[in-house]
Amino acid sequence: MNKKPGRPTGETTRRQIVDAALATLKSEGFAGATSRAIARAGGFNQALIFYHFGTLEGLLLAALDRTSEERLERYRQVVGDATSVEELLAAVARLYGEDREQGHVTVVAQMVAGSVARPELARAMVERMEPWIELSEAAIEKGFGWLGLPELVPRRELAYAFVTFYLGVNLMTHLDQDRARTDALFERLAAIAPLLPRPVRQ
Amino acid sequence: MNKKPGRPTGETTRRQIVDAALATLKSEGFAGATSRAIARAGGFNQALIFYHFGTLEGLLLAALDRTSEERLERYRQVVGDATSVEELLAAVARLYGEDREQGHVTVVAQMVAGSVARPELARAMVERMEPWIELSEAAIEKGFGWLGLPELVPRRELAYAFVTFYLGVNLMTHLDQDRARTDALFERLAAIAPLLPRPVRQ
Amino acid sequence: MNKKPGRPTGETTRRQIVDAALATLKSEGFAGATSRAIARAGGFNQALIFYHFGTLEGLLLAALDRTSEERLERYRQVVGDATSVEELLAAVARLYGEDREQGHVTVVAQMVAGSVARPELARAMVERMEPWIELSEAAIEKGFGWLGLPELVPRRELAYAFVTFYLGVNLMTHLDQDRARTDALFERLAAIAPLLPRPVRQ
Amino acid sequence: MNKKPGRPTGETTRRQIVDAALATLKSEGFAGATSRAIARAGGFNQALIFYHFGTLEGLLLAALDRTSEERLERYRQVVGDATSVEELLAAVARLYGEDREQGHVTVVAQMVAGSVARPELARAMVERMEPWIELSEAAIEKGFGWLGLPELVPRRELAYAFVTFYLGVNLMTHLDQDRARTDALFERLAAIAPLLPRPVRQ
DNA sequence: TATGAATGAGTTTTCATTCAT
DNA sequence: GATGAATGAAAACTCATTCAT
Repeated sequence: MNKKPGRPTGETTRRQIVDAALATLKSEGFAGATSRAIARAGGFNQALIFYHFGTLEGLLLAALDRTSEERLERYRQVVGDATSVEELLAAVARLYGEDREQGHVTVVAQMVAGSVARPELARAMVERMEPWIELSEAAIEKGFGWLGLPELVPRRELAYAFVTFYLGVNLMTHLDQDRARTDALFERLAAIAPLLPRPVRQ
Repeated sequence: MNKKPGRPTGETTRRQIVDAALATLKSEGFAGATSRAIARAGGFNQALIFYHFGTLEGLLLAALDRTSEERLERYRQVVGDATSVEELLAAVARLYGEDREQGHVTVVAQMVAGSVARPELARAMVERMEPWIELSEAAIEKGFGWLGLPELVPRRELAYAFVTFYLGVNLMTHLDQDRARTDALFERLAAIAPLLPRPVRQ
Repeated sequence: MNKKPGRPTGETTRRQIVDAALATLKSEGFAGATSRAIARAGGFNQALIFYHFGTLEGLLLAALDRTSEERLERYRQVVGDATSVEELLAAVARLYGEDREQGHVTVVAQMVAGSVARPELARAMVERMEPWIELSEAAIEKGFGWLGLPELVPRRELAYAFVTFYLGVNLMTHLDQDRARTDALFERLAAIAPLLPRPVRQ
Repeated sequence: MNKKPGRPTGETTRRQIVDAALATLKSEGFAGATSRAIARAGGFNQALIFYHFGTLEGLLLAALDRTSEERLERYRQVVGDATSVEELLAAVARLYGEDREQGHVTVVAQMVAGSVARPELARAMVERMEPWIELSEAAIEKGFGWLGLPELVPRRELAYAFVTFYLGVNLMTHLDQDRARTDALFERLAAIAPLLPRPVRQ
């Protein structure tokens, strides 16, 4: 399973460090994810972070990558498997629930918040959004096909809008104590499906 | 109209400090808006910030309030004056352009980003969103009235979604170097208007 | 009643300031008795302190003087009125209880603590101890006379020792949570009296 | 005898920091023993204090502990070795002279003064007094045994009184410029010994 | 590969005091 | 007499990062 067997050991250590970074990001937020805090959480030496990842930002991005890749894989499967708009929207709502429970939403929100003032991080973050935009585009294409709708708005643009909205929801989830309001947003997504216009089949 | 004669002097200073805070928030971001940086920007003593606003957060919120109230006033007028969906959407797109040019978008994005790790700030921020949600609701009500659409989704919920989206756009604007993509989002808003279904008048 | 009618008004203000200083010294301690805290407690402007007392230390000493003079007067009366060793010691124990209840002990302890690192304050404090040493000396003279004891130790020295001990008790009262231990010290004073050797009268 | 081989390096640094803290406490007093002043005195980086001791208070207590443990050891030996009241009192007077010369008295006085306004420090200080109270009790027991005196006052209480008095002397030593007066207090202790009543031996 | 130690620059906030009005 | 505003200096503490071993 170790794809790159060439790498010496230390792969285990790297994993531990990434684990600790994720845990700290979830519990303390971006501002609290200091090298010291992460090292404490993982029970290793601060300096290890810099030895393995060069920079604190480097580690944080690696951590985001891990959680992000896992989630992306899941979303891809679901989008691929869906056979109707209802199914697709219900699945996405379900997946978002998972994102939240697993803390993925927190990690994304915190990283986004931390990136706003750090141009380099920001660039790295946007790169990482690209596959999500593409996935959204694919989903939209599928959905529009089922519904037989004309492309009033470029699909790429719609996909970008969707990711932007996802980002807004993420942030809101962390600002607003009233969880019910943000919860409602994705739940509504599923509820809307049956109301959509259908192609007339003869 | 707004001068409170009770507070003779000091009010000028307060304004200067708020100005400096806004400028710093725009140029250095939340993380860079330290008391020292703001004092340097405004050419006054660091301690003045605490004398007048008690806390750095206090000042930052006061700064947000100033820019926010100005903008809210503008939006209210425009929503109030609009007489058709086309007009309304076009106006909103225009206003967002103003938000961007004046740096209001930056201030909001930076404050939101900074709030994610600070529960107290977060609470204050959410409170400040309330009037925007209400304004959105009013606008939606107007628009739906014109279009003669049934209320498939509770208007309050839709309003919340819209503010959430606005927030996402704000953040994106600061992450994505490719300004064209975020610009497109609001421009599309105006372009969509003519495509909307109309009530059939006989 | 205004002994020095020559002084303009402002005497009232001075009194208020001293009151506030005493209250703050009692509730916040020396370190907490900042000009701001005192002004807040008394509901007046910080600058008034400097206008009337020149220096924060100046005010604090004035405050100590007020409480100290009141107490000294009380002690003098009691020592003067006592007609036996039992009476004298019992009275002193009682007075110390008053000192504690009224917060005089706190004021003294806090001022002493604050003086240790401030040579000027220290000098002023020692000057203010002089009348207490003299009073102790007078009391000792009376007591030794009643008991008919020879002067094994110079009375002045004994008086100084007694004031030193009083100071130690004051400090201890503020360090040790276990109030019972410091309470016992003065109570024991009264209990000892009957055990003292008496002159043989023929 | 004292080297703990478990902590190889860093122990040296810790010692240097404690040395600098003691020196600063002696020369500048508690209020002047700021992290900056201590670092300057020791020629090391301010941050080292926090790296090794977590807190400035932590360092100050460690410094007190060092000087205190040394002195306690000395006092214990002397009390243990004494074979008569004269010897004991003379020895104690001598030890106090050492305390003064070595600056131990200063350190104690400054720490006590600084503790009065800091409840946590105060608690820590009182804990550290306990062994001294116990030592006093042991000495009193020995002395009363030699003199054949009945226990008119509980020995524990007397011991507490003695430590309280020691504390008063410490403070006085730092307030009163007239060193002769405080010096006299302990010297008198030795002078008194021969005057004490003796058990009648037949 | 790993670590304990070290550091320079930085943070927010508080303080006594002054000054113009 | 009184006050709001202003200030320079200083406080404790934290951070990302480096380095010798």
